[in-house]
Amino acid sequence: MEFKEAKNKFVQTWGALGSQWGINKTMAQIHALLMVSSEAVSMEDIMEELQISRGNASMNIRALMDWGIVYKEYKVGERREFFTAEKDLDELAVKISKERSKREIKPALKVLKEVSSINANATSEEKHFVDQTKKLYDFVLKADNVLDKITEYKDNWLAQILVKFMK
Amino acid sequence: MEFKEAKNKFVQTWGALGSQWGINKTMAQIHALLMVSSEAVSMEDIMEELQISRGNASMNIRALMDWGIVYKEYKVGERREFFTAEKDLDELAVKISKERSKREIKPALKVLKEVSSINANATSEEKHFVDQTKKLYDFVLKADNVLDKITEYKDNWLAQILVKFMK
DNA sequence: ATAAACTTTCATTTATTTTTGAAAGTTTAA
DNA sequence: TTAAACTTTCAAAAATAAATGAAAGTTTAT
Repeated sequence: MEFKEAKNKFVQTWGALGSQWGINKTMAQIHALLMVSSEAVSMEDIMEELQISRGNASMNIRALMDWGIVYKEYKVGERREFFTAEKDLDELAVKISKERSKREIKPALKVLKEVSSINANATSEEKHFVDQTKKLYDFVLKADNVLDKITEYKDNWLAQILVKFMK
Repeated sequence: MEFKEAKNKFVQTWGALGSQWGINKTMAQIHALLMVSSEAVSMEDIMEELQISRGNASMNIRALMDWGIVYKEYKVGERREFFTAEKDLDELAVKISKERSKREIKPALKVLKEVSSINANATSEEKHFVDQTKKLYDFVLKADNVLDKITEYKDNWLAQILVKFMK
């Protein structure tokens, strides 16, 4: 397989993955393209490489910047804007996770808290509902913090040594 | 808020969450409904509660069973089938994570390995591509195993005590 | 064997999401 | 200030995904 083919395959695959994870295909493809480009890329080039319209490119680049995983760059003597992606993968994971937490998990937690606080006066049906949604609340809350925990743990060399030692 | 309203709100919220995470809305709603039902529920009742067609119900229940998070149940003297959801949340998380890994992560890893193995003969552009996709491969591979690691860690009381102690 | 009770399938319809592209907006150089 | 070079917006179109429902399939009781 030669370079161009490999690059294309990577972009397509990353795009498909993105669309299964709630990020739209083009957005993920642009991100993929930028991640493997050593140089910053212009909008024109993105349109050309992905065969997409100006509007589509513009909107999805904007979205990526809102997520904080793509940056604008200026070149001297160039009027156009260029774009680069966050290439540090730990940083990328943290940003994506924070953003999804904010947009999706936090609102869901709010609802879970609400519905688990109803007055379960009588039936076992209602008791079960309250019980189960409370458990869900705790679980989602914990899961939501998992990435922070992992980051902490990664920086904690003593914990790492101890856990390795025990295995 | 009274029970019926709370239940409905929960089902809607869980459904929306599902659709942001690559699971379709109805599938997530059925799962939500079953999770908070103390009794097994018939297809007829699912159709009624969610206001969906027979075909839709059938196909999504089937999908949930394929994921291993919904089970069929039979009642004596009843010809109809009833359904229940996996209610243990750790178990649920493990099953979902395994299934998504199998369906999405593993194929992506395969491609990442492929494209990072091209002969980067010359340009710095090609070198950067190979370098970045290799990093991605390692990263995704590690991330893919995170849940297993957490499960291990949860069962390891000594690790837990030690890490708590250090904080 | 038959028919009632139930479930599954899948071509078609409906709903949702994404993309387009032309017009409006912005910035910069002269 | 003007106009060229560029970016953003958004209504409409296209593409994609999900839902319907009637027909086909299956199971069970008699």
